Amino acid sequence: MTITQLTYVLAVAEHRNFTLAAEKCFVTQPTLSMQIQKIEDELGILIFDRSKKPIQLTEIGNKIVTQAKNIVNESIRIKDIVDQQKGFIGGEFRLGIIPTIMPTLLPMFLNSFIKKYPKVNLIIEELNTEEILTKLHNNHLDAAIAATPLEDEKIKELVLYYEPFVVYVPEQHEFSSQKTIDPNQLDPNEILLLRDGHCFRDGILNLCQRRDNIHPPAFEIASGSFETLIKLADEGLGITLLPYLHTLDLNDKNREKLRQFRDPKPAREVSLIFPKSELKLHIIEALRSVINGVVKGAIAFHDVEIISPLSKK
Amino acid sequence: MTITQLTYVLAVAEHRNFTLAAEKCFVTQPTLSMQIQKIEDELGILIFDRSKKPIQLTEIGNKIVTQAKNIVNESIRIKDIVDQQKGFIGGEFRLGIIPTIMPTLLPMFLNSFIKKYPKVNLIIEELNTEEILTKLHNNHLDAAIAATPLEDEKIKELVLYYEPFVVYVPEQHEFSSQKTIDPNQLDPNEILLLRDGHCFRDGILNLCQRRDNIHPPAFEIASGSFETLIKLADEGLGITLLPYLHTLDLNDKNREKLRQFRDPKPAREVSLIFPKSELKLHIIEALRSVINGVVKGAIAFHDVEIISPLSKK
DNA sequence: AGAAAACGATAGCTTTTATTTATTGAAATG
DNA sequence: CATTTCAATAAATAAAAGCTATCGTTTTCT
Repeated sequence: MTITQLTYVLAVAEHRNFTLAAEKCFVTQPTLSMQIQKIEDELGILIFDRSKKPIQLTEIGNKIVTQAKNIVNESIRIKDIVDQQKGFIGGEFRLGIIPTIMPTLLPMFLNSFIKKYPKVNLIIEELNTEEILTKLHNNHLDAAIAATPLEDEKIKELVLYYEPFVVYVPEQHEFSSQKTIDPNQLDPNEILLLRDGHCFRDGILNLCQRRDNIHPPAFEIASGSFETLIKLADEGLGITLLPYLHTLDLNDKNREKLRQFRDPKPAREVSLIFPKSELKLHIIEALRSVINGVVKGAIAFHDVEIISPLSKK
Repeated sequence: MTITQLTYVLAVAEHRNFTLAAEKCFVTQPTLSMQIQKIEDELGILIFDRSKKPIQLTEIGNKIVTQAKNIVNESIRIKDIVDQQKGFIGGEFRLGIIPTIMPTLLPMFLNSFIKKYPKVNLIIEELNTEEILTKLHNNHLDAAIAATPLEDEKIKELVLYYEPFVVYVPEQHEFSSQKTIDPNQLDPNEILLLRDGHCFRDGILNLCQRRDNIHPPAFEIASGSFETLIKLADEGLGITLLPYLHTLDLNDKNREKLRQFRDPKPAREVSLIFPKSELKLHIIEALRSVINGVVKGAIAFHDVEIISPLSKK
């Protein structure tokens, strides 16, 4: 039994297809087939049920895959241990970021980071929270930036900052005359929301549903971008909530329409998250320190109330 | 990097000698040397400091060895998972037993066990508690039978039975007239003890030291066997304490000299212990069930007070 | 139903890697 | 200073992992 064989097993388990798995492993299909057969022979069992299409794991195959993941991950970690000892910060690093954080945070730290750590090959992907968790679990991401807490057993969270919600109120709206707004004043039926799948949307729903047990509004205009929501609000279709960093980009006219919540402001907690296995911890630590550096000046709210990003269905 | 290379690294780390390590791995010394060099090259570091005699681990080498142990253990475990799935109970199984349990318990279960599980190749070693813990930690034992609780983070304990201490009182002694004895009556200075290193000795010292802060007696006659202690007691040199199972072997005349403690009797807790990694759990479970079967009739004390086997130095 | 495509297994061959025996060289021992 | 110990090196061999080409099913698409 070799580590190579185990990685082949994992590839087939993932793609349910020998040919595709072979490609991903950069070997030919016969090579992979034979190595899989070999480990099956050695163990005296079948890992895959080839009679089904697509290929299925056998019962014992499932257990072996779980264990194989362990072994392969731990062996990758040896290289990380060496890198860390050498003080080497480099190599491929795959980072996921949720859409509502991506456009504001990424430009703030990306430049500093790649300058400071030129040997790290950052691969950034915009993904929603659900996709991020899946990809962290199966090791397709090394870390991610998302709203927390996520209550996931296998994920570690390193809080980066707290980002308050800010209300965007068009001129004609009743709130326009208020300096600050109490979350309890919010009417969920008039809030313009991002489309389903965004945790920022879920956060706002959580914030509203606290008031009493109101269900999500009957009619919805849901968009994928805050820009759209702002324009819709300007058209008198309701109000909307923005994460603080987004408000920094507004033009002066629109900025006048912003209203802060009264303290403690509802806010989302934004964290760097990664599997507890802590692979590439040194790069994660580097990322955290760079982000903390650029963010410290821009965003330093403390008297906040953290709103869960999880949908409470 | 291969699992084989990692096992070679572990062998050298353990024996601090390439030639010996090669032997233990059943390969020649050049083979092992070259594979070690290969993994060192691949990682770009030195695992061993060959300038020192005997060979030393480098700082990074130490970390790699820790991680390598993980990987090698987890990979051994794949075979165990398969065995367990197949319901196969067999293969090599190394069991340690402490000296004060060995002669009484082993004959009770060994026959049943090897009949019931003929495919298990039991390798039994008499070792004291300290040696057992070391060997469990570095995987030279699969499990052991010892007095517990041991308060060891990495060891799991499965209680087999509670074995009361019984007092052996020669005829001329004052206790001879009593039916039961209170532990507080014991005078540590007149108790004949096993020689240092036995946890049964430590248990008795713990029992006595509870009374008040008496230190171990100034003079000592310490033997390695209960038979000696009994004869010394008969010579009027003091009294001694025996574990219950040992009293079953006494002849009728000696048996009359036994006195039970009053309830709750002080007792030692005897457990099957093994690393939390739970390698070969199926065999451990088989052992437990066989031992429980034979012991249930012979020894069923419940109203006991467990005395720690650990020396409180 | 029949042709085409998809997909894994097999065969034969090549390359790479692991291991062996024999030898060397350096350090420790006596 | 000779001897022993012990790891490294060299050269040869055995084992394995890999490749190309092909076959045999099964699925999919006319």
